[in-house]
Amino acid sequence: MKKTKKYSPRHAPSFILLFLSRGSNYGGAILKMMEEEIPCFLGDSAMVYRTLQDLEEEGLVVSQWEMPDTGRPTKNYKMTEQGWQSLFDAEEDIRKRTDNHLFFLSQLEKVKKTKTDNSNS
Amino acid sequence: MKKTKKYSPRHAPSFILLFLSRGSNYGGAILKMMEEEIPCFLGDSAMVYRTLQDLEEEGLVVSQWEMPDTGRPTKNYKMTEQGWQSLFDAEEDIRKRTDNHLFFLSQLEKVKKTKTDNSNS
DNA sequence: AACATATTACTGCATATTGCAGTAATATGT
DNA sequence: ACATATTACTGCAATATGCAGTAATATGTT
Repeated sequence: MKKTKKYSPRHAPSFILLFLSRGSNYGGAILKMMEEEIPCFLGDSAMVYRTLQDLEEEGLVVSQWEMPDTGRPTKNYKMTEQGWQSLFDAEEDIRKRTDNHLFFLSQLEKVKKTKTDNSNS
Repeated sequence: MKKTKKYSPRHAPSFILLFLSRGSNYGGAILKMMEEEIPCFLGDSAMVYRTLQDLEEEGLVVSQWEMPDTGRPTKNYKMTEQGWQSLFDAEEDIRKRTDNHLFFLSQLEKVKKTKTDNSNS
């Protein structure tokens, strides 16, 4: 029952790492950035907190509790060198998927054109 | 235990519908087209056959066994009007995800630039 | 002080997805 | 007669995640 990593994740870890690459931060702040900046954010706080835990288990981030002067304690996460490597490695994967999506969209345009010309099967 | 459809699929159904939109076809042929044309095809025959079954359950395609003069019988699938609608509806979803990916890639470029300038946290 | 609300972090569960490894039946080739 | 190819399908475990919570500690209001 360990890190077999057979399945392609739906990019949650890569996106978390991306926002963490701006500097150490805690779950709630990362969630807020994602909601505000990602064009169409999918996911919720459970995803963020759980992914941060997973990333720490894998050694891509480390955490440390901070006691701010005001407000609740926050669990701050910081990327490790492995985390940086993982973020850079993610680029190829995201590029491939982008290519797949762009292929889909371009093919769909063709389909729509021929569909309007004649009603086929 | 029914069609609650809460989760966003990883696009397998949309891609199957895209290739089926070229005309009725059977699983093996669709698999071959996907392997040959999709820039980075993920998935396998199990995914194709299973997705075709799911699509039929949902009424997006209908099937009919064909007995060719040569070779094994094939189960040919044909898109329904609902299937066409679903294919066109998928465009918005794929576009959103493409936007998310392009956001990731553009942000990553910025990160890479500032990372090489100074070694930050 | 008492109470409600907000913030931060986390958990439980059902459902969905899919990679891998098989099974089964029927051509086809040698 | 036998191996191989083609076509369709199934079983299972690992993964992913949306929703709906819990818990603890600030902060604000009356």
